[in-house]
Amino acid sequence: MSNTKVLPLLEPEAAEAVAPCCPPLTERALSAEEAERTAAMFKALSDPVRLRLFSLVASHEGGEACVCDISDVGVSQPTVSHHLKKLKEAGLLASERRGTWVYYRVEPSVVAAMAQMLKIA
Amino acid sequence: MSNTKVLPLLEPEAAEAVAPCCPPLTERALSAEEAERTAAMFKALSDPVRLRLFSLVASHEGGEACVCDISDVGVSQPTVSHHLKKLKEAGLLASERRGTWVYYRVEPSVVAAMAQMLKIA
DNA sequence: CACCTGATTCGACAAACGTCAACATAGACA
DNA sequence: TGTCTATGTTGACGTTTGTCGAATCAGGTG
Repeated sequence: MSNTKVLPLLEPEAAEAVAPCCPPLTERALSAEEAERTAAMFKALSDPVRLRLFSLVASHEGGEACVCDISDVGVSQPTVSHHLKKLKEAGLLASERRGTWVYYRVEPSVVAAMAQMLKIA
Repeated sequence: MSNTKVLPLLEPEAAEAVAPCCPPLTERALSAEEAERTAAMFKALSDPVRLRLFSLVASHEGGEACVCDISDVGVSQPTVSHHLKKLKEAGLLASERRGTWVYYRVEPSVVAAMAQMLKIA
C-alpha cells in the first residue's frame, strides 16, 4: 500500500475541540455539538476494559506505560490494541514508539476538561 | 440485594455501586469489579442525548427540572424517558413525581465521585 | 364517571460495539 | 538475509444500544 499515509496521532480537530469545550454542567445546558464532542470523551471511559487500561497508564510510574506492562486485563492482545486506539482517538492517551515497545501516556488537559465539567456546585 | 453500608440519601443499589468505588485514577490501577462499576457511570454520560438531558437538569434553576422542561432534545418522548431511566439507574439522577409532572434532580455525591477519579495530578 | 395531558413501558429493528483468530507490520539481533 | 518478539489491522460474529410507534399508566379536570 501507500507509504505516505497519515498517522492519526492526535487529530488537530480533536485537540482543538476538546480544550475550550467544557463549562461545568451546572453552568448552562450543552448544545447538540458540544454534547456530541463531550459524549465521545466519556464514551472512551465507558468500557470496563478501557477504564482499566487507562487507569493502568495513569497510575504507572513516570506517567507512561508500555503496552506489555498493561496487557493483562483478561482480553486478547488485539482487543487491548483496539481499546488503546479508541482511547487515543478520544484524545485521552498519546502513544510513542521507542525501539521495540510502544509507550502510552495520559493527555492531562483532556482529562482535566472532563473533570471540570463534573464540578457540580 | 442489600449490602453492608448504605448511605441514607441514595437508593441502596446506587449507593452500593458508587460510594466506595473511586480513588483518583492516578493513584492505583482499578480492579475488574471497580472498573465495571465505574464504567457504568461513565457510560451513562457517553450518549449525546443523555449528556444534554443531564446538563439541562444540572443547569436548571432550583437544581431540578420537570421532564416537560427538558424534552426538546430532538428525539421522541419515549426516547427521552428511556434515557432518563438510564441516568437514574446509574445513580446520576433522582426523580420524584409531584402531581402531574415528574421532576429530576442531580445526585451530587455520585457526580463528585466521578470528578474525583479524573483528578489527574 | 369520562376525557385529556404528561410520562413510562413494550415490541421491534438497524446501527454500533466488544471480542477473537488470522494476518500484517515494525524493530532487534544473529 | 532470516527469525523472533511486540503491536497493530482485518474480517467476522454475537451482543448491546438507541430509536420509534403503539400501548399503558398516573393524575388532574369537567
